[in-house]
Amino acid sequence: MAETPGVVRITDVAALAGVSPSTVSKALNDTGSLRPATRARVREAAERLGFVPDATARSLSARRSFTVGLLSTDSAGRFSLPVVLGAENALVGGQISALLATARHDPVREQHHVRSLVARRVDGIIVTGRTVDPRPPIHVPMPVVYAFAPSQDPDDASVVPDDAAGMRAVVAHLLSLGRRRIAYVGGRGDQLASTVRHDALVDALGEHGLQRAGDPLYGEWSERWGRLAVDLLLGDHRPGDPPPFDAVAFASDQLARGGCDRLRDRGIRVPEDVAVTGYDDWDVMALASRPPLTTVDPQLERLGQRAAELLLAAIDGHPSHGVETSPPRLVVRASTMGDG
Amino acid sequence: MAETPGVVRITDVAALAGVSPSTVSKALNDTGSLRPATRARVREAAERLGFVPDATARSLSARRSFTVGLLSTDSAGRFSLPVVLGAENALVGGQISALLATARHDPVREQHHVRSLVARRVDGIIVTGRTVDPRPPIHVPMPVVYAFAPSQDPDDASVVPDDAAGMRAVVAHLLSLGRRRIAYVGGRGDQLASTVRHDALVDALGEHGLQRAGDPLYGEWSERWGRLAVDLLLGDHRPGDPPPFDAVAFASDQLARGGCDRLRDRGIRVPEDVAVTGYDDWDVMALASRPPLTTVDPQLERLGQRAAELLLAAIDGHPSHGVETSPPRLVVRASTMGDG
DNA sequence: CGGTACGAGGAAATCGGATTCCTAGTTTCC
DNA sequence: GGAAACTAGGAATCCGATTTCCTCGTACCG
Repeated sequence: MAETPGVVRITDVAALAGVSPSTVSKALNDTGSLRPATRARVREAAERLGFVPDATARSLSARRSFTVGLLSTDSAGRFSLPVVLGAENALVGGQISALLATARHDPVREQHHVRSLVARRVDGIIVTGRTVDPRPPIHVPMPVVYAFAPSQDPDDASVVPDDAAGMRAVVAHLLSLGRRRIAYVGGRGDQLASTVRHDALVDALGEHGLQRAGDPLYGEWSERWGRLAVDLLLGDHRPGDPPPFDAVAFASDQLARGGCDRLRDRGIRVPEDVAVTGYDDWDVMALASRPPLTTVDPQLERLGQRAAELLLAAIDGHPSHGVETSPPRLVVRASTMGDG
Repeated sequence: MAETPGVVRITDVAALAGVSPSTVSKALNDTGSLRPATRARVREAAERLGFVPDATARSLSARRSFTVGLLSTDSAGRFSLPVVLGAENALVGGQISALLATARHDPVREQHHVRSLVARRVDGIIVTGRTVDPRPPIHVPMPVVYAFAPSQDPDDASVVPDDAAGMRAVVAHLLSLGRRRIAYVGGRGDQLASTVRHDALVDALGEHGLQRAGDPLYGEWSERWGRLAVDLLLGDHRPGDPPPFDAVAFASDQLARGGCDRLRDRGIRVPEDVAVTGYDDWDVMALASRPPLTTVDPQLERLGQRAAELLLAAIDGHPSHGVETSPPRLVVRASTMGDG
């Protein structure tokens, strides 16, 4: 089909099949009442000409575009990317295309994108962000689902990772290994990703009559801070002495990787002396760490898929409201289980 | 504007302004001949009603959708993602939206997406891939630009990173530091990213009458292989002895980071004894490495932008052909320059 | 055998703007 | 003062597919 003189229209198919355009439409969409022979003839003609119905025309008369917007606050980074991919994946199944719109933290850009999506009459919008901290809602005349970063309006539909469950799983795992003195190292203290995980850890320990070892530490989300935090936790610990904790739960794989490195530097064995856990299951960190990290996979693609499902349901007239959590998955590796 | 009873149409604006729909169209698009007062009245009416012209209707009559497809062979991973973002960014300037389509290495999915994009009458398509290895072209009745992964058809328009230039810059930098015995560690030997960089290194050395130190090594794109490769390069080197090379050019930041770690393990100082360079400028690797890596930033966002520019030109009737290279940028850090 | 019912397929309206064409004023100029 | 020129704005057409409404023809039934 190298020679495409112009694009094939329904009238071309109609002419070739010797029927009217309306008959072609009915034949290809399995509507109306037509003789099987006619349907077949039209189908063959469409096939021969490589007819692909014009979606813009279809959208116009259907009053919907079979398109949804994926509005990402940031530049589709490490967290929103999997969410976007999961969503896109789920949408394809529903014969729906995804319009990508990245705001790059610029409210003006975001507003511009929102207007553009509205103008394109998208059937719905999925909004994602860089953090799990609630964000201002957008106001548009179509369904919206917030993924990862929930809406500040509790009546909006949001899907967020269940960080509390993830950290509880970590604690349960560590306790099952006999660890009792568990320390915590977070990232930025002003972000829920740090505080929610901390609070869940404290709660889970409390249920077993235990307390967190040492003070919670907050810093930046970097390996450097992970190393530094280990120094702070160890204080004036000397090689050979038993450390004042037998496990450290880090709030990210980056922190945990840095932490592992520093523990090793200080002559402390992981996991024999101290078990280490990360969070995010970011392969380049969790697998490259020495030892590889036991961590929590937030299953963000699945979260994105779920958001898409909720959106499709809303488009279909079944809107949901409130915040739904998406379950994480504990991934056990050598940093807690010897050479497991 | 909480109450949006239905969407506002051009006739609603016309009614409010007391004019005909065609006049509204002319007023808002600055066409036709209207009195300034009329234009203003229409504008105000449109503003008041929050009128946003239906892009699907506009597309239908304009015979173009003001939309381009971003077709990604893989799941928009580490390499295609920046390309996609750069492209999306450049498109926004042209009032064009981006339809995201990820094929996930599945030819069936890819075909499905291509059909969908054609049906939606996208004005053009940008195709990206996971590697710089040439890929089969797609056949569609609209302009296509291949970004990162070029088309196998040399007549198609492609934009690829100039890896040879990147590696030449690395060599020039190392030579300027007085290094003369430069070794090379690649990733997978069956990928151009490994071989092109190697050949460029050998050529650049040759221009100065130098040869590569040791044999080129190929393996997987991992930190582990970076460490292993260093062991292979060192052979039976003993601590204290001068190593058989004074610099190692790695084909990726991951390899380089692993290499740095192993060099340090073996008691070799970076950069004093051996200078190390990476490739990609992947922040979580290049900055977290000890020491931080001198590396090459392929400027993939810029590459994506360039691809978008070429596509917009092609849509505008000025198609380009052949492979265009996008320049990289050398980023100097401590792994070659002391504590610079 | 005539009338009703149903099946097949075509004609026409519709979706919402853009654009072309046309008409009614107004102005200009002879 | 009347014709030509121009202007502002409205009416009609178009984009391409869907869908509703009709019509025509055949089969069935009393």
